[in-house]
Amino acid sequence: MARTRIKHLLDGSVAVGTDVVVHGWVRSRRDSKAGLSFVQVYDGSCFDPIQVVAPGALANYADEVQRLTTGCSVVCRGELVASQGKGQSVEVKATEIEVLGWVAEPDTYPVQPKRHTMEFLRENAHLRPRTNTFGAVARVRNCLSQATHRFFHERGFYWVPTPIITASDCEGAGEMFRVSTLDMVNLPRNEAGGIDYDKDFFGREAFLTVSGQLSVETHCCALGDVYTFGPTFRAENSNTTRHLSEFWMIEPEIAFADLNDDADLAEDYLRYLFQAVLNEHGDDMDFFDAHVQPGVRARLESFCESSFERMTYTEAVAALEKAEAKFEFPVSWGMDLQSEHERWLTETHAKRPVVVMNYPKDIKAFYMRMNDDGKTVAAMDVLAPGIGEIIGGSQREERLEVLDARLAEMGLEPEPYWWYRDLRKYGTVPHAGFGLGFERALMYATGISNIRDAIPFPRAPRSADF
RNA sequence: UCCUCGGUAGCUCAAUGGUAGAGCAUUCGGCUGUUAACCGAAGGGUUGUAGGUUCGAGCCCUACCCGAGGAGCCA
Repeated sequence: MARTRIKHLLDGSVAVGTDVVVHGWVRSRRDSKAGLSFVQVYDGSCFDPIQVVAPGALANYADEVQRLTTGCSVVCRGELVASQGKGQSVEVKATEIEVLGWVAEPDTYPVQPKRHTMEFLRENAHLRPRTNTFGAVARVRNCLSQATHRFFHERGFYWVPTPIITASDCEGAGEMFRVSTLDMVNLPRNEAGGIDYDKDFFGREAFLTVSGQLSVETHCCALGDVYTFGPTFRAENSNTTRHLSEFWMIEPEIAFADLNDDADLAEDYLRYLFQAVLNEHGDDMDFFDAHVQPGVRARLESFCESSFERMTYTEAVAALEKAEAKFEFPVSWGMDLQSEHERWLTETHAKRPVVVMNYPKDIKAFYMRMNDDGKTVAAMDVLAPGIGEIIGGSQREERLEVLDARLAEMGLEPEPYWWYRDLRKYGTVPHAGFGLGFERALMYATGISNIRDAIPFPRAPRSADF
């Protein structure tokens, strides 16, 4: 008989009275004096386990069923029946329970039917998907991935895989991990005494990408609306709850568009993402709301209903200067906004997501489009309550002479950017885009407070286990 | 990288410088279909590592390792 997913047993799509086979793992077992046991079995298909009632008459009742502990894998055959007890409407009355895998040394099995600290589970990354919390995070993560592709597909965007290994040294978004096959204890030298990268695998220096943006612009300027969705790497020594060395980023790029179009897209996209979670994972959201971050469901719902507050950087600075709140870092026009300022803007001032636009040119990247005032560029950050910056984007500088002036102003050589400049040289168009940190979106959706718990195998400074 | 706090049983935590304990988990026994069941008993420890002070260190001192929160950088 075919395997039945527990999700379908619980959602009413399997009729009471049907013979079913449940494959899964034991969450807990409770014995009754009446000579029967209640085994909670989960299979990952949904948040809730199903209760399997094991009568004492089962052939292996005493020597196997009564020895089941958390984590054992089982195949349960029986009939789906209405439950006699409270707490569940249906249960499986077992006619056979086959044990596929015992838990060796159950007294030291790390996953117990109790609350664990996130730090402990992080050190058991191979077992943590078995817990309620990480099972739910994994399901919601998948939902956000699927919703991302669906959103862009429905709007006619093309998914462009930009390279993970890049020989381009002009991405400029942060410290990079080197990719090399050179023997580190016996490096080849060139005539000047430096390392001879001509002998390296690619015949030149290579790194892991810090952003797919510059690459994806090539396709934007040919296909119109495109996006990347893939892993990104930063070798920065950041030890925070919001940074990873390896994380996933979504970077849409839209042609014939300006900064307002970009902000509109960011708003539509985020709302689509979180609405998908609310629609598809109500059970997991119930859990997050009850045990991870009270109020997270209401936060998502209001996010989906309210529009974003939009303000210019200049207006944001003015609001901060008038604020009664005490800031560690004083505010003045021209400085970059600190975490405390961003938090105040979105949590205290607007009480909803905020898009801050048109930052001073001196604190932003060379490729952002110069505004007519000559002082600001068409950049935007989306700030979300409780999480801070979730999106950073800009309209790109499409005028070659302005781009070249900006490169020179920032002391950058134009030569490495030859192909990027070509996009402006041949049929240039206004275009814009943004980057969304996928794990940060997942944190916002679930209420998970440390980004290392929003990715199955976190990489961070001095931390690459599993 | 900087600041602050922490590391004791499988897990979560106690323990005036003086005999290392509890709850959960595990094992065993009990309990009228139980809901993170309940009641009773048992096993379980090189107190992060290395030094030092002391009659005596989980506790005090030094160095290091690991973890958490915050800051910077950013997504």
